[in-house]
This record gives sequence, structure tokens and C-alpha cells, in this order.
Amino acid sequence: MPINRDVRLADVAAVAGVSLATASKALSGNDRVSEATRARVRAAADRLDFRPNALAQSFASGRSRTIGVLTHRAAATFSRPVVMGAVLEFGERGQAVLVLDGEIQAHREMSNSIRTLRDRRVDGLLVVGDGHEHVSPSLTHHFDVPVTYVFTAPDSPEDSVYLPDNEQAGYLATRHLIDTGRTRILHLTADATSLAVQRRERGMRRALSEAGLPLAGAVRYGAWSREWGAAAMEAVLDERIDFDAVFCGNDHIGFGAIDVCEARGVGVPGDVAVVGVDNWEGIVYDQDVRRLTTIDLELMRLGRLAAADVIGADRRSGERFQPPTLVLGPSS
Amino acid sequence: MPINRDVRLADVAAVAGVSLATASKALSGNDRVSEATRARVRAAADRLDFRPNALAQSFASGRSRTIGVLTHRAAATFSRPVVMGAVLEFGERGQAVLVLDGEIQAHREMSNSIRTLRDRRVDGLLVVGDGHEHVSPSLTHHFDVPVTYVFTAPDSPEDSVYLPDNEQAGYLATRHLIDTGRTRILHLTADATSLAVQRRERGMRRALSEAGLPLAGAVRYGAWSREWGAAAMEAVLDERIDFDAVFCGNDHIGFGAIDVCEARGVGVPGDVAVVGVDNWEGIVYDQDVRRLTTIDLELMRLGRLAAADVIGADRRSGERFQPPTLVLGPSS
DNA sequence: CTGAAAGCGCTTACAG
DNA sequence: CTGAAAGCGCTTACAG
Repeated sequence: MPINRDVRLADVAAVAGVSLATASKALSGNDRVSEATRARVRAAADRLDFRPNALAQSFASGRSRTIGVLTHRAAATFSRPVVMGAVLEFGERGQAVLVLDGEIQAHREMSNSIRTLRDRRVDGLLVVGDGHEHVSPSLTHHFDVPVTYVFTAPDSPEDSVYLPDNEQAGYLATRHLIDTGRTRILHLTADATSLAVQRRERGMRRALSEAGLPLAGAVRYGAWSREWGAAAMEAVLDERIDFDAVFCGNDHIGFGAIDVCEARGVGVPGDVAVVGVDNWEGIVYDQDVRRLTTIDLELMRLGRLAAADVIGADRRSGERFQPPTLVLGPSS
Repeated sequence: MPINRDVRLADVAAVAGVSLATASKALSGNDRVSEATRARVRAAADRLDFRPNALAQSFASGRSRTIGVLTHRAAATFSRPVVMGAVLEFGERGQAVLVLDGEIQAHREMSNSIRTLRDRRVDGLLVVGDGHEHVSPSLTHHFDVPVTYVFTAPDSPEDSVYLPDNEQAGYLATRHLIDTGRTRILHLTADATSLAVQRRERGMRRALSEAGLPLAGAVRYGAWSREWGAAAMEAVLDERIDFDAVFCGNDHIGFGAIDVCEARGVGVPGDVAVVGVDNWEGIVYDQDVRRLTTIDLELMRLGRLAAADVIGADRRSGERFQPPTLVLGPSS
């Protein structure tokens, strides 16, 4: 037990020959103290191996060094990296987190959570949604500390919101195909009612129109599954559509498309280049050989960004987007 | 702002007509107080909507209601569910967590983390490893609060350690094949130096010997990948080995094996039943249609169990194993 | 069972 | 720039 828990600030002050108040100011750095004094106090603190009692500091200052994290089904596939990123970022910044998981839509549950968080005197709150298909009701007015939202559609323009950039994902994927010489691009994706589907498609169309290219065929809407990707690719091949690239709404669809190409002797990426979204294997199985070029939405980084925002002094209202990244694989 | 932060325990005491000390005892329940008094104090607290100041409570009691979580690469595929489970469990129990991620092997980094955690007066510590291929050095002696280890091989027999039950996973998988009438079972798995490989194999052999069955062919050691699963299955089919079931070391290997079976006209599960380990799609993509029967190591539950242990009063030394579960799919 | 009092170890106006 | 003092709001021996 090398750390002496019995050294108090008063002891440091005595050794340094200053008052308790001065010792406090010297160490906290929040107040005007002469350099000489500060140095003397620091030396004394070092010599005594002074470790301030965090509990006393919190009580006296009113700051808990704890952040509330309100999650909507934190264990869901895509929420998980966001929550994990946030928790790690908070940890690196010396902030504890009180994570309350539940139904953000459930009014009763939420008001309980809000009470708990307020009672614990959290220094800030991060609300983590489950994508941006749903909005989380704004809780900002319940707190007098910063509230930041991540991975959920904003409910109020006043709120600070962080989102993955699905449009940019579509843009990046398509740009990559165009930049590598493809000109006849198809799009296989999930159901058209999904916001992610819509935004990825919009980004794709922007990239195409910038390049003056048409889409090589109608967008095929289905599901986020490998099965759908395979079925859609079968249909496309059966219809003898002329194309040299496919932008798939996610990696599952991409894998299904590749499976079918391989089975039917269509070379990937020789005949057809394929790009997906999610960086599936990257999320999942770090050591695996990548089969697919994909767009990584950087969900963990998104969580970190939002966490930094809760703590940071430079908070502001509005939506901000985490830029996705292109992850190259053999399929394009 | 419906919650009145200005109501202090002293106000409650005044309204209830008792002393501050009695009010404290009545609400905390830790001390002998007459039922009548307790009821009066509770009523007063309710009426005033008294919310105890957690910061003051912590300071006075010395309990931070914060648990330290020391992780070794928390973002890694398999650590993530463990950490997530632990964090959620702590949250449900009103415990904040201070998560410090890093290299548990790195001495310097660890001693910094230990200091930070001690300074914050954590009420307990959970050390999360990255599987049980590595041991984490025991830190128990650095703390006078409970320390629990999870997902890492124990370094000291004194420690409280939680592990996934790889042997039971192998046993369950094999038992399932036997129970569904298979008698000629093969095993395709990763490299023999891995502890997980060894334990899963041991469980398999136990199930076989209980049933009086031999293995249908030599165990094939390779890698945790789909590619290896496919290659191994190709070889097995080429060698015309007589078998009706395959226990695969993980789901990736299982998928590779199924791919090859399907490509070569071997019916799954008609001709060959396949079982994997990891519940890969379950971890990953909740809504997906399952293709594979598999064993779920229940890593998130493992994290929860270990978290409950840190807090619980019934802690004891030694290793405990989280039972895996069988998840049925169409492949067996 | 109840209460008066000390104490937890800092921070922060305030005065000098 | 420095210090005396109040204060943060509970909990907990201790005495009655």
C-alpha cells in the first residue's frame, strides 16, 4: 500500500508553510497564486505523496466527475460501439459514467432515470439512441448541466446532436467506384422507408450527378440481409442488366451479391466491383481477412466525439456528422 | 424543474419532528429506529420530495457508489460484450463506473490506473481480460475493496474469477449432435495451442466417451476463419471420410464448412449436421435469419455475473464458469 | 430508540 | 497574492 491515504491537504499546507486555502488554490490552479508559493505547495504535495480525496472534492465543489449515459437498448448491434466509444472516452478523461439503459420512449421509465441522474448530481448527460430512425424526446430542460444526443434524430434544434453521416457514406462508396473507373453502377439496398437507406441513396446520387453518370438500373429495395443481396443479384443477372459495379446498402447485402457473382462466374472485382457499408468484419472479427470493400460509419468514434462534447467547453446546438471512412477490400 | 434541490435532510427532520441523526437513520434503514418514527420521517421526506445529496452521502460515508473497471482492450470483439454486460449491470444497481482501458500487462500504465482508481475511492474493481489466453496480474493487494476478475485466467487462487465455460461449450455441442442421432462426428477447429480450442475439444471428448462413441476422424487444427472451415471440409470430403456431423470450433469455421457442403451437394443437416460456437449472428445482427446451430458463451451475461459479484456480499475466491447455451438453427 | 455533536476534507466567497 | 472562516449535507460513534 504505497499510497498514504492519511495525508490531507492541511498537512501539505503545513509543510509548505501556507494556509489551507492557499494550498488548495495552488494545487487546483483555478486561482491567482504566486509562482513561488505554487512551487512550494507542489513540492510539499509531492514529498508527502498527497492524493486529494475525490469524495471531498466533489462534495465541496458540487461536481461529481460523473456523467449520466442514457441508452436506448445499449446492447443492440449498432448502439454498442457508440456506447463503448463514449464510455472509453469518458474514462480517458477521468469521468465516471452512470449508464441507465431502457426504453427512451417510455415516459415513466425516463422520469425515473432523470431523477436518478439528477440525484447523483451528474456533470452532464449523454443520450444514446439506436440509430436515427427514431427521435429521442429532448431531456435538456430537465437538467442544468450539458446534455448531448448521439445516434438519434434531434427532437429540438437547440440540442447538440451527433450522427453518423449516411449520406456521405453513400457518396464515398459511389465516388470510390467512379474513381476506380466504373461507369455503370447499380444500387441494391434495404427498404425505402428507412432513413439510412434514403440518405445513402441520396449520397450515391450526388456522386453520380457530379460525375455526369446515370444509374445503370433501378434501385432495388429489399432488406438488410445477405439473402436479399443474393436474391437481388440473381435478378439483376437474370435480367442481363449491363453494369460494372454495385453499391450495396450494407455489407450483408454485399456479401450476398458477391456469393451469387462467384457462383455464376461473374468476376469480383474483375467484372463487377462491389462496395458495402458497415465494415462488418471490422466491427466483428478483427483478425479476419476482409472480403469486401466497405464504408465504415465510425460508430465508436461517433460515441467518443459525442462524449467529448458533453465535457467540452465548446458545445453548441445543432447536428454534427461523423465522417465515414472507406475501407478497401478485394471486392472493388 | 420539478425536483427541489434545496430540501435537505434537516428540513425533513424538522417537519417530522425528529433530530437530524434520527432522520438519517430512519431513511437509510441501517440502524434501529421505531417503526412509528420511521414512518413519520418517510412521510415528511415524501411530502417535501426530499432527494438526498449523493455527493454529501458519499463524502460522509466514504462510499463513492463508483466501481472501477480495468479493461484490456475493451473494444476487442469478445471483450466488448463482457464490458457491456458489466456496465449495464452496474448501472442497474446504481453504481457508476470509471472505465480505464489499456494494456493490463503494462506495468507503468497499470500503476497509474491503480492510483487513479484508489484516488477516486472506488467501492470495488472489476478487471476484464480479453479471453482466457492471457493471465492478468493480480491487483487485489493494491485495494482494500473487492476485486473481481472476468474473462482472464486467474493469477492467484485467492482471486474471484469468472470465465466462459469452453469445455461445457464443446460438451453441449457434441451432446446435441449425439442426442439428435449422430454417431460419426468430426471436429474442425483452430490451432491446438489455443486454450479455447483445447477446452472445447476436451468437452467434446467427454460427451463422446459418455456415449461410447469414437471420433469419426482426426481433429483438424487450423484457424478461426471461414476460409479454414471451407478448406478443412474440402479435405474431409476429398478423403471420403465417413461422417454425419461436424462440431466446428467456432461459427466462422462452421459457415465455411456449410458453404462447401452446399457447393458439393452434401445436405445440411440431412447428410451432415453442423454446430459452431459463438452465436455469431446473434452477437452481431439480431434480426438476421440464423443459418447455424451454435453454442452461445453468453459473454454479456458473464460480464453481468462478474459485476454482480463485485458488489455482492457473497463473494468468494476461485473460478466460476458461466454456462453456455445451445442456440438451434437449421444446420443440425 | 433518540439526539447532540463531531467529523468527513475539501472549495470558495470574502476581507485584508 | 494570502488567509481565516464558513460551508458543502450528510453519517456515525457516542452518550443518554
